[in-house]
Amino acid sequence: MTARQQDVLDAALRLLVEEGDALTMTAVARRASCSKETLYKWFGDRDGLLTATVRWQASKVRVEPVDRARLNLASLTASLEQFASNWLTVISSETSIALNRVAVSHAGSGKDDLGAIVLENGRFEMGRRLKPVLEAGRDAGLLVFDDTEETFRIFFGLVARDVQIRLLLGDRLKLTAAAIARDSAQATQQFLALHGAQNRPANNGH
Amino acid sequence: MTARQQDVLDAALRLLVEEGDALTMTAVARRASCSKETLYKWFGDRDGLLTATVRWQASKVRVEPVDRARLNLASLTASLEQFASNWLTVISSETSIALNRVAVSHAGSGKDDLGAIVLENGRFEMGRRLKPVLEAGRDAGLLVFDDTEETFRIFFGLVARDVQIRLLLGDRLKLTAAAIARDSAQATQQFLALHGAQNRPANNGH
DNA sequence: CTTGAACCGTACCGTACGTTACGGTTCGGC
DNA sequence: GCCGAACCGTAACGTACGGTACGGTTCAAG
Repeated sequence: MTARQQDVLDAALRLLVEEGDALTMTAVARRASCSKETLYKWFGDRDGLLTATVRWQASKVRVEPVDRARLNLASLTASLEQFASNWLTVISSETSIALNRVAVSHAGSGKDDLGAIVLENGRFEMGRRLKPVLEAGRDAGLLVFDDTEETFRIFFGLVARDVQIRLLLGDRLKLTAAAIARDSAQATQQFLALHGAQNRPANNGH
Repeated sequence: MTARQQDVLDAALRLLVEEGDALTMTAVARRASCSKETLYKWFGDRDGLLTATVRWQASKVRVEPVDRARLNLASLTASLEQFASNWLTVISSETSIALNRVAVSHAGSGKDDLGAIVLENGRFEMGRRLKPVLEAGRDAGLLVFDDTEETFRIFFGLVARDVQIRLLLGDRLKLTAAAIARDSAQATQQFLALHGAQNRPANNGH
């Protein structure tokens, strides 16, 4: 993956945000100032280009892991809030919306695995990233739960609620930084109310 | 809307589930045993057909309203669980997945308002349907909350979690009747833990 | 029986776009 | 300076599909 190829994928990405799945190979070539022949040489066909574009965007998203050391209620709360805030910021971005839209479209007629790629780098990656935090919280006696996966899904629901589906369906939902901060804090408090150790040690609704 | 037209839309609906947004007018005409000329006469163009199909499906979904009389904790819990169960059943159906997929696709390039229609008959209709139950619960002293809309969104998040986005992205997620019943009961208990009057009268995370 | 409206089936048209081909240009290696 | 590889720009090809036209059929009204 040369720098030039990355430039081309960046152009494709911008075009994907602007045009959605209606982007044409001609438009990508023009935007990237490259020839269509090169596009086909590098990426095989249109699906290959889209797949490479999605992977390229995924590779750009890098988040620092959360440290497990010196975990107390305050630091756990901060980690959860930060995680929620990051997640809400990502899913409400134009790029994420465009990528999820095209992935959802393609998941219908299974020509490629765009849906699986987005799922793997989105929802599932988030799970892998937060689970250590949850389990560290449990090890520190701050959280009470049995199944890490199920517990993550609860946190996921409290954070995302109806945001993603509404954005994907075109709802004009303005998520300001203040709203994200407030919602993240609220979701974290609700999560702690359900799974925090000090509140209800053995009543999780199971 | 004659019966014949409804038959045509049913054919289009089945084809939409099978083929997704890749369905062609020719395929619809063949499946419905009608001529393309009739399709264009009745529905104007392809977008008109899709819009009519989505509206037709929406018009078929009818749910009995919940009665507000004799509300106690048991009946409120039952109402919430039933609502959650219905909702999960709907969004995990092949029809809903296909319709949401095409609506998400079209929401990208705003040729029509499929996204708005699905949003209006899905997420927003659910809100209008459950809000009376929530407010009746509050009037009966069973629930504690300020903003009905925000409270509905919390319940929505607890119920749906990551289900819809995973299904839309093609994840093979098997929602058995037993799983739906269990998840609905769990979400309801979690919601009551957050907003039930008997548990924590003034700590909703606001 | 006649008539005309509605509709079916199919052939046809125009276009957009994916894909390929090709001549011209740049540029690093020798 | 010469060569070949890589690449640019553009033209061209093939096809799929949205949309239209038209002849044939059904059927109800009178």
